[in-house]
Amino acid sequence: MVTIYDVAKRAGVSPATVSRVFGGRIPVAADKVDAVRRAAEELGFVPNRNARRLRTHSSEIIAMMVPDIANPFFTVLTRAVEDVARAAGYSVMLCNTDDDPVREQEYLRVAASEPVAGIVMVPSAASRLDWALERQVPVVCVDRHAPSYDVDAVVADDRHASACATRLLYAAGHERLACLTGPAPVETSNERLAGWADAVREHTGSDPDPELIARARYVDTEDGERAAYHLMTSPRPPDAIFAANNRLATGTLRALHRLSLLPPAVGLVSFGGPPAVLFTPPGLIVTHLPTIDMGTTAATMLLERIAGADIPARSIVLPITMEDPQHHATP
Amino acid sequence: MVTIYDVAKRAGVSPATVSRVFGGRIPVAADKVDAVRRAAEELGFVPNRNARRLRTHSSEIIAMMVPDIANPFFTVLTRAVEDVARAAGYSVMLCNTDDDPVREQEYLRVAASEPVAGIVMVPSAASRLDWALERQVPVVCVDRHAPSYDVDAVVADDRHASACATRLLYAAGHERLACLTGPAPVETSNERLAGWADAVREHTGSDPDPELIARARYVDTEDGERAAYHLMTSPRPPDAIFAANNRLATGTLRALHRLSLLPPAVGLVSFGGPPAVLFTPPGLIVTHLPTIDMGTTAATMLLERIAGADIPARSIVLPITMEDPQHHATP
DNA sequence: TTGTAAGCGTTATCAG
DNA sequence: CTGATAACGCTTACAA
Repeated sequence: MVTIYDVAKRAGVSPATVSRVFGGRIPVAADKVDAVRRAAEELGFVPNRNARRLRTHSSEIIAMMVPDIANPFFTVLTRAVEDVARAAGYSVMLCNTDDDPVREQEYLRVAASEPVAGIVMVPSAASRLDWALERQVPVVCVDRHAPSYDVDAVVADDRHASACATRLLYAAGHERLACLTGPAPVETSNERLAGWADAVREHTGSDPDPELIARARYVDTEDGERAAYHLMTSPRPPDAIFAANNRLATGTLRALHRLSLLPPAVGLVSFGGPPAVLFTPPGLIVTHLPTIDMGTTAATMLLERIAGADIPARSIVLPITMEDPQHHATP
Repeated sequence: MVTIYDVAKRAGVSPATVSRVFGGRIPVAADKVDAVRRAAEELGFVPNRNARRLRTHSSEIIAMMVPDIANPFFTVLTRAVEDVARAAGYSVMLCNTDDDPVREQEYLRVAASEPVAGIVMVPSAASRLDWALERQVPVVCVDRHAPSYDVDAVVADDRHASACATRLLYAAGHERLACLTGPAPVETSNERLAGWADAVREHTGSDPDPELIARARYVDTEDGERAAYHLMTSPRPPDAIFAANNRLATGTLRALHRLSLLPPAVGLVSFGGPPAVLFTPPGLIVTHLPTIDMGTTAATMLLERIAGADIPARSIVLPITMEDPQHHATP
């Protein structure tokens, strides 16, 4: 392995000077800079990051902890974080937690032991951040809040947007609205359900009928399809469904297709992106999550923390945009 | 920061003993192991990986270099690699190259400077691996071969499977087959095109009509839709289309839908997974890439190399499975 | 089995 | 501006 000593010898300077040339902070005479660069080039020298990190107690690694990188939402989020990180000279360590607290804890331990410069994480209700926080490792949460920890968070305006989208269903003339949301432990599932319920209460003057609330896994469309089919074949079926993510909406469309009941006969909200279908049924209401924006915002906030920003924890709420196929304008 | 010295003092042993307890290789008396573990627990000690790596010249980081993590195929591949890596105690560093040789080079440099234990990469035609190979960093290529480098590779049987799928189109009675494939610089685009051409030659006895070959970007469905529409509205349109990936197939279905020409009226192969559509049109032929298998195989091969396996470079070709909706059996 | 001590490659300190 | 030199936290001969 080529070290600064080899480069120093070849360039006729001291190792310290080589270090300064690559560090960039301390000024070095131009001719020596040239000599060092040339020598390094000839020898194929690359600074050893481990030695540097050991010495400086710094690191250019950011841990990205997500439930499942195979989920497109987290994938785009990760991509956005990686873009910002790379531009700032950081590398991203990928940590798939599967929403498993044990795995998350293992990764937090790796992060502490690395140690990483900071952590961007999508927490679960059971997340325990103590390990990281005790060690002063900056953490920024995205998409969900970390329960009972006072850390930065970047989330979308789920509840408000859900209520808006639901109102559009009423505006389109639907009266009996169902909500198909995700698992109870996931924050966004509940926020979206709450927003739907807000709009229902606002319109009907009373609490929503519990029979019109269904839950299914966020990840696969089959579970959503089953739940939607069940809703639509119940004794008093809804005339519109609020689907809390686009996979649930895809499943719902499959179920509706089986029943020959596609929109606009039945109202449908696809929350967070269009469903994966051949054509967009008329009347379909789609909201768009600011996924990339969430990722870049979180990464930027983390970089600020890493740079030493000593300010109180912030919670950023990003707006969700909406396509209303009827009015072509969004509230 | 808590070091082995702190733990040693508290446990009443030497730093070396603490190191040995955490290293696990050298035997230590049971009572001292206990004492060390307790002390470490109480102090919240985590071994510093940078110091360890500096000393041992080893690293538990694997670089995963992919064109675009936002592409579901690479996402699943990455997920598979991460699973194998984590099980073996390795972390994954995510490197998005966008198929940009400059970015790739930057990342190779980071990988050398880290230094990482090994690299799993999806190379492009322009990939230059010299940096890594000179430094003896093990590299395994997935999905595509690295041009003119003698390194391990795990690829799918694209050409053969493409020919098989194309034969199914002929078997279904179609006669004039078009091929909608990806960009020319991408190896799989050309392999799939070649397989399609093999089957066409085999059936017609002559080279395929160049007018029946179209290229579109792999990533978005719009480009494929445009190309498919163009093919179908040409003077002598095909009666079947071989779409070289599922996004192209999705775009093709959109185009066919606009023309009211869905399968089985027009034959269609969706290569590498089902298209994202509401229902599966009858007669659609779908092939399935062994994505997860490719990822786990590549990661496993890399771990072998890291462990020191000194064997010639291997090229593993994984089979692609096929659903034939008509025969329900696959060649 | 255990302890001592010498590095691993870099950066920071402190004279010059 | 530059050069010697001492850490950074850990592993590993070598000795005991």
